[in-house]
Amino acid sequence: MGNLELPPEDGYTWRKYGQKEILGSRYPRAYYRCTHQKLYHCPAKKQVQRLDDDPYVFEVTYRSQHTCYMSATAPTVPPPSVEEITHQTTTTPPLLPLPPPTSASLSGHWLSMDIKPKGEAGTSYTTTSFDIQRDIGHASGGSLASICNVVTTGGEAGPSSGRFGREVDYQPVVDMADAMFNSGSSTNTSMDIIFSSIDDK
DNA sequence: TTAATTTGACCTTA
DNA sequence: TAAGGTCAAATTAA
Repeated sequence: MGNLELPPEDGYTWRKYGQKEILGSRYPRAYYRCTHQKLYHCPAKKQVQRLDDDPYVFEVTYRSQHTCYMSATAPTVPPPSVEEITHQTTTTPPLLPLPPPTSASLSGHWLSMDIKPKGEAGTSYTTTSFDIQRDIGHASGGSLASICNVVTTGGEAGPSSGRFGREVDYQPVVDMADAMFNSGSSTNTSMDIIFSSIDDK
């Protein structure tokens, strides 16, 4: 986190296994899987893509849950019929990491949040997006915005066809929140706010 | 020496 | 058939 080249740290260790030019995107998409995939058969993956119109913004797509952190001794494998996708877009200002979430920094506000179903014929597709803007004052000569979009897609219900991404129901990855935003010992504030705000709606 | 990254090829799906 | 996703050998870094 904190520079232009790397996506924000999310508390997990990822191993890059591919990169691909995406049609219509100026920047390639990078593919990561959990470093412990082999050791724990952890299915977690993520895709990181920088947005065309704002290279400071990374769109991070998480696929599947980590199973490598659930237990220190015996990692568990979640039911195969449930996978999740979370799209998270996070600004990573150049050389300016986000400050630790303190009460002061969080005194800024979620400027907007909306949950908008994006139904399409034949598909159940729900987009949950919210923008976060956190004004950290003038410490760095201006405000620092952190924009976060969480997109939860719901594909047709039904048995898995062997490829992730469309064959299962997707649900918000609530319990992944800590991992995504609270790496290490930092306090668990960000996602709590996000989801409590959702509840408020 | 081991682990991670890069990158072209291959596979799958629409 | 094109595009997205994954594999795996080669390369690089620790």
